[in-house]
Amino acid sequence: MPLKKTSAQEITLSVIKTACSNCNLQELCLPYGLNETEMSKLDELVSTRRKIKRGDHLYRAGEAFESIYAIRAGFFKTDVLLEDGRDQVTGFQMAGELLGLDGISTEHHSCNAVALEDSEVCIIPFPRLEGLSREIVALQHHFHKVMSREIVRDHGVMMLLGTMRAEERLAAFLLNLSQRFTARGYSHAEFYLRMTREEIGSYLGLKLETVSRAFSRFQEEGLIAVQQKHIRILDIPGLKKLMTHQSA
Amino acid sequence: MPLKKTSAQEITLSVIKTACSNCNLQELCLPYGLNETEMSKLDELVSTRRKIKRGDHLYRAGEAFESIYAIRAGFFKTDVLLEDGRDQVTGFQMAGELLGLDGISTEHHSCNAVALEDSEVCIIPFPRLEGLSREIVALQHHFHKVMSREIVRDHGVMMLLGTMRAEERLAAFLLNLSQRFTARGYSHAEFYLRMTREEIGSYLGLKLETVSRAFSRFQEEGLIAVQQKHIRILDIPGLKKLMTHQSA
DNA sequence: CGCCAACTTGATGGCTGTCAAGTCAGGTGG
DNA sequence: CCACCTGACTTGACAGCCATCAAGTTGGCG
Repeated sequence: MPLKKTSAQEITLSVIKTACSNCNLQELCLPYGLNETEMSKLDELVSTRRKIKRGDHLYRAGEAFESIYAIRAGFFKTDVLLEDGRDQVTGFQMAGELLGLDGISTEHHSCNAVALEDSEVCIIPFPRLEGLSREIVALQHHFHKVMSREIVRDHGVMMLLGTMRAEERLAAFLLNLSQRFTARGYSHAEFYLRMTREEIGSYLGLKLETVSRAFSRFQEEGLIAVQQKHIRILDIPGLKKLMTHQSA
Repeated sequence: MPLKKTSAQEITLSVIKTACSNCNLQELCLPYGLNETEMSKLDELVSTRRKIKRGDHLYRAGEAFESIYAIRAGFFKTDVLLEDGRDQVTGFQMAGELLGLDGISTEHHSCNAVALEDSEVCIIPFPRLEGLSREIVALQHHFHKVMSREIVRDHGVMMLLGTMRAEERLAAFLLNLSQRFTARGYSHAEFYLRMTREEIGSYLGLKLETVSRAFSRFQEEGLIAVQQKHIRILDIPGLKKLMTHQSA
């Protein structure tokens, strides 16, 4: 329901629930940098939501691509399956991040997106997003930046997979998570992992046993405190040092 | 046929040299899918070229981002440098492919682009490209597809680095090169590598000795014929089989 | 002709994969 | 409420792939 926004007091719950203009993830998400008028246009576009239960797919590889998705709440993984049965997690996504950019290329999704906890996404019909970004320069530019950021992120992962050893990879992974949780107002030092050791390993190009051993080692060295999926980071500089430890 | 340049009667050299509308890489490059009117608008935008000598940088990490580049002729690599001195090749680019998309994100380039042979690029000022893609729907959409394709490609490399063994990686690499040469009208079975074993290794997350050994092994098995940088592919199905060989 | 970078090939070692056994935590049903 | 069950995790022993170190070869170029 496209209600007119007036003073703060009169904003109804339904508006709060459906508008980018009232979403606390603005700064992390698509609306970044838009003015009020532009934001209200985006509100019309991003009007539908979808809830995804833990373990369910948001989309699957091969499905026709129609929309991209902004994560409103929750946590996802994306993974790719090779013909020979091998698969790999290509990323973990959290609130404010976009899903589905891979599908633009061929008009079909090239990976699976699975919720790792009960989640909610905003559905952004892609043709309409292209239409609106022809009108709104700031939206167009920001969208391009988001796509580019994804490319840069992937290069970082390639770097990690190509040059780092197991413990360096895990340190980089933990520091990255910590930083992203911080950007969302959560503790930078304490969080629950939403994914299994196997999924972490898949993402980092390691076996789950290696991930487990690295966690144990970090704990022995006083870098972190692990209890199953609960992680407390005790020594960020220590992890950073470990990550950039010359290994020639 | 696309590579055969007729010394056409009326067309002056300067026109041939500066117009997308006369470029034989249209189908691989930015102008894909544009009509004549649109093409001529793009011609105005992409008016300047730049020659890059072998070994020279097209841009460097950290430099301000202003333009993306379409490779008119030649061969490039992009690489990323970590603070601790480690570096990795993130890609090899050939004619018709775009360079510089990584810079949109932060307005600064995040990697180096180096010519591996004497090359020439078309300079595409990014703000003007955004402007034109607000006018030309087909251009906008194709540009989005190109960026998305880059993301999908990177996922493929992550897959390779995360799950494949040395010989599988090299087989995948050769098949990919073969396919891209084919798309450009060159032989799919015979080509010169523009990069060193060390650069191949860096890209594939291997050491140069491992790359060299894998080449030798492929030769022993009759899959390819190697003589330094000259490669002849003798058994494509064999390479494919090797690449997808179940390794659990 | 000689130099040098790129490459090849061999020997050895270490990181991480593999296999295996055991522990822990959460959920279900009696 | 507790026993049980199952998936997730931890830990150990061993092996294999690839990195490392080293020496030699090739080809291009001044």
